[in-house]
Amino acid sequence: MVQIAKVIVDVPTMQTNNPYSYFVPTQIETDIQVGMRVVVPFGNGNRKIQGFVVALETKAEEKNPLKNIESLMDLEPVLNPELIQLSSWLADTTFAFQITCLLTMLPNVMRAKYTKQLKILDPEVSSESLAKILPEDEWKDFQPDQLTPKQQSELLKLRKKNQIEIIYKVKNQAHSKQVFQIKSQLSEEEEPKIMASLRKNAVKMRNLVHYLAFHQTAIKQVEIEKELKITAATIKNAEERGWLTRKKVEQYRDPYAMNKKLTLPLQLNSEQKVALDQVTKSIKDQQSRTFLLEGVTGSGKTEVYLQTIAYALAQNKTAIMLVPEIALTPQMVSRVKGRFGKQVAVLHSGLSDGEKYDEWRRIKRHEAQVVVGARSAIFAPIENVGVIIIDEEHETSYKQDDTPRYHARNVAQWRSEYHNCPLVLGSATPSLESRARSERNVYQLLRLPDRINGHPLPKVKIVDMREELQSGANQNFSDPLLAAIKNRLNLKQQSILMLNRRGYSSFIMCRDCGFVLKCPNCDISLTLHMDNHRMKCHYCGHEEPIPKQCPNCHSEKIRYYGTGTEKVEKELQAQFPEARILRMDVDTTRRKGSHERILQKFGQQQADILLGTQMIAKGLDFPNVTLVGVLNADTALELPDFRSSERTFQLLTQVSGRAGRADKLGEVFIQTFNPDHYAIQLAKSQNYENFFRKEMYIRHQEKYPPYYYTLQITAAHKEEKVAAQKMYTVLNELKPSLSPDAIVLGPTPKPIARVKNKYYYQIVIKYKNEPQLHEAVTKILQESQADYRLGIQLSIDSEPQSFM
DNA sequence: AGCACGCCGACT
DNA sequence: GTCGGCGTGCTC
Repeated sequence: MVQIAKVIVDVPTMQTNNPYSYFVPTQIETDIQVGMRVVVPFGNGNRKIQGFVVALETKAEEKNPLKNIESLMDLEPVLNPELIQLSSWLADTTFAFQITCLLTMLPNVMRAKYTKQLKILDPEVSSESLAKILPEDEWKDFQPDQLTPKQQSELLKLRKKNQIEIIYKVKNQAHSKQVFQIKSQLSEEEEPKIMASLRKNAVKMRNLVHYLAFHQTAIKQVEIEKELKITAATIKNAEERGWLTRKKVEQYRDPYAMNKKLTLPLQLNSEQKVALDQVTKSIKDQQSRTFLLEGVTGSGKTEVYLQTIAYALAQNKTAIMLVPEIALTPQMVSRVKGRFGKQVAVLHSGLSDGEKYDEWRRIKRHEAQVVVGARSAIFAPIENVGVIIIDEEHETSYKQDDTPRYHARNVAQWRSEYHNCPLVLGSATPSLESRARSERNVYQLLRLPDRINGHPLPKVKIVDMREELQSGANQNFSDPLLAAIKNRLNLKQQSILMLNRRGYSSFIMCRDCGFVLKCPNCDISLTLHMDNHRMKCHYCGHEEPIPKQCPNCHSEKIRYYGTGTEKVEKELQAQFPEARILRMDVDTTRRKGSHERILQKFGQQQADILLGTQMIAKGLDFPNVTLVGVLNADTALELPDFRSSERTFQLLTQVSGRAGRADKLGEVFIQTFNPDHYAIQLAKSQNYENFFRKEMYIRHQEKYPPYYYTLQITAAHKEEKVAAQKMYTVLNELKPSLSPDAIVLGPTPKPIARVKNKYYYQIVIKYKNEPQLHEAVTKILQESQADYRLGIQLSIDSEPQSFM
């Protein structure tokens, strides 16, 4: 009998994207388990690499000459069967390698580090150029990428002549934090005798002995050092005399150490109750249903989540709750921890690798039953899931934009089916995809139409910037907005001002009539290309020169539109020299924790005005804020993206919800050059349902999601010609597999055609039902592996969040 | 990724 | 004639 392990090796290529078989040597036969990491020899040189055991089988004999597994890297599996299964599904649906999927599901420390070492075999060996690298006797680390090409080839030559040996080492990065724990070996009776033997002035030791005599329970060394104000030397001394013992214990790095009292569930209103009942029934009946919880800002969605989780816990089940990265603030975390205390594990990008690893292990060891985290927390190794919740489900950050390009919502759906548990998608402004599914009863719609405190939604005023500019006002601030800010300053109330600046805003707009240059074929705004001074459509490739005057009103004030937070801050300060302004954007929040610091400062009313980009729109709740101003609502609106109206509506609705959350009535000013645009008009009335109908109609007309699926294929190369050619070949290969109903856009260059000296070309396929597409694309990906060597990178994105 | 094999140009 | 360039195939 032989035991064979199927191993996914850590070589991210298409050709190695399947399990490799290895013999399990007898020494590890009883220890090896599916889901463990192993070190295996791979390739001609038998270099050592990391792999994941995805299956084990026992056979009578094996004809193929297999290699042996070198060693185990884990004492227990790091992957359970569910996650292994999930990884192959993920690899298949996102067109990624399975190894890449496995590594994304696990904490970073599971990724092996490889080191190379060399040793001299022939003492006669001599080399001038390598003198510094060659070791004297033992193995010595070296890094090939730090050697000159000459040295590299010389090294290889020496190895061929068997004068040196090179080995590869797999280093495990997963280390738990170890601390010393001490335990008293003294009894109360012994104390006087020992005290007598100590000098009078040995104060520290006397304190320690006294403590030990009366405290028999084990305690961490750092804690006792702090308590008795003693040093490690004293403890070591006591250990040598046998008064205490020390041992190393594992300690979790607890990033959110909290010892608050637990909060109690709040009283629910009738709609909340209905929603809660529906979901809990599904938990009880073990149904994998998806609910869409559509609730206006302030309608108490979070309380429904918390009570849903409480129900799952009461059923001895666990829960996952996803929150967008930027909303995962300490306030948010403490709200959940306040209800469930130590049962909560938090996973998000702000944690160090070690902290993430510890939280991950707490989940794996069933010490945490509730996982709260950003996108990747959907892969938490939690078992027996009772409910999965995705808050702000419309957020684009739930889609990962590099491989594996997964959407957390889809992974959640998969896991909900696996665990037969409900999935709750919550939002004030659901994505059109989700809302459309609830229309067809694929998802069950639950509504929370009222704010829990009964307060009306803030009054939204739209300011027509075309008029404002005509009356010669300031570029960024209209008179009504300035007056409102002044008023709040006098009243000592706070204001939030949002500058909507999504990346670069390279479109052209007329400052007199608000006209934006659009593509004649696609009804999408054209993008300004400064490299060749032309306007381009990124959907169909249409091109035209930059207009000198507005085609609509013939004004010459048609120009590039865009502005920065820093400039606005200066202007604002000049207008209100006495105002205390806080600026929050990528520049001021780059450093870790600065995000929280700014918000905290604002929350403590150390500033009058918070000026920032989109990041201030999410989930903040400051009771003293009664004014919200959106300086330029159009920037997002006119991006060349079919979702731009949806994004604008969502953003404006969300930011409006920031005003007047407590007992003071809020006011919102939206400055725009397109006051009549439906996304802005409907955001004014906060009418999601009307927006949904209108936008669905447009998507239907334009053949975009949710009526059509989309798939984006991109080629990148340092020469524009090569990237373009590749896309044409791909398209030709794909065509036979496509039905006549499929719509292909492109190939076209990407909006920023050159990034890091590489040119990007893409095609977008819009389709409804293409049974052969998946297979055809997989095949293209496999064949393109050969091109990878030539520097052509092909990437495939199913349901891209943006075509840019 | 990394190593071997194999087929063409400039050297002893 | 050979050393070495890197295009191509393969890794249990």
